[in-house]
Amino acid sequence: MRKFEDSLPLQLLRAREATMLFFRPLLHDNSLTEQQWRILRALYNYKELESKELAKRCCILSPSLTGILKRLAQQGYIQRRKCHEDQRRALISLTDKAYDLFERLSPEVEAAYAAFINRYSEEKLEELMSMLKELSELEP
Amino acid sequence: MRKFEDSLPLQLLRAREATMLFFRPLLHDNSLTEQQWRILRALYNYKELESKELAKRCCILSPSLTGILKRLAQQGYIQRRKCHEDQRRALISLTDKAYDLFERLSPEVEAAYAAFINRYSEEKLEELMSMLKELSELEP
DNA sequence: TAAAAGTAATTAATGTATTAACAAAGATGG
DNA sequence: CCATCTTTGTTAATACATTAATTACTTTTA
Repeated sequence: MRKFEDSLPLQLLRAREATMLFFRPLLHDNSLTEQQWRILRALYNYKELESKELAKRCCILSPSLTGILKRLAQQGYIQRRKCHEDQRRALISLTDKAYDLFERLSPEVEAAYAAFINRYSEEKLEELMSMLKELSELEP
Repeated sequence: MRKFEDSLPLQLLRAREATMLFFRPLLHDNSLTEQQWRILRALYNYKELESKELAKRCCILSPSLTGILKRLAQQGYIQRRKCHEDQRRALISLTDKAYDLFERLSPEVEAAYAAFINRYSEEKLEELMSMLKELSELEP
């Protein structure tokens, strides 16, 4: 059995934790969880997504997403409409309030990203992102 | 604002999900969660750890660890003793039952790891691990 | 040495993850 | 057409994540 620290899942987790140290305070100061921010980002990029697609893009399972969307809706950040062609599907989009929040926060998030790159390295980041992308497309 | 998919935290998450697809079924078949397995691995490697050290190594916050250890103890997989020098500290270790489980499972886990490497690449894995290790030591 | 400050671990409250089971709308084959 | 199967989304139950607050014990400091 390989040594404890030589586990890829563990190192991915640690790397993510180290990265999130740059962003977590910012999200916390604005009463947003990581998942909520992921969803805001996804919806800002894609305007409108159906629940299943949103879940896959954000790496959130459907049952989790149900609850997260319910809370986001209560706070007035998202709206949903039923798809006419297929009554099962729900189409999710951001409210104006969410757009405002997003555009207020994104400069700060970008600044944190810049601080991260300054501390790490633009080249290493590109290299790492490319390796991660390839890995994430792997199937058992 | 950078494109949604160009977020490092997201790519780290996706990469981890893709990796866990190789291991999750195995753990699930043995009624173990990821966190429980991480703790078993850590304790197998280090024989005995105090709670705080265990939490840091496993990337688990103390309040979460409290619950996880309680359940592991109920199932008879761990034992704890108080530190004599400092009565606040708890020293955790595996029971014989846990050692048996671990030694029964570890060949299968290693086989899954081999399948992963076969599907990915030994060299890429080494490269990636090295980059992740550097990243995880980064501080804001 | 008694009070203050600090640390390890837990509890509490809320939010998310995971699996299984389920309801409802749609696709499919007889 | 209708029974069946599939898919989307939800609910339920349990486990874990996160922050704040507490408890019990140590160390510092006045």
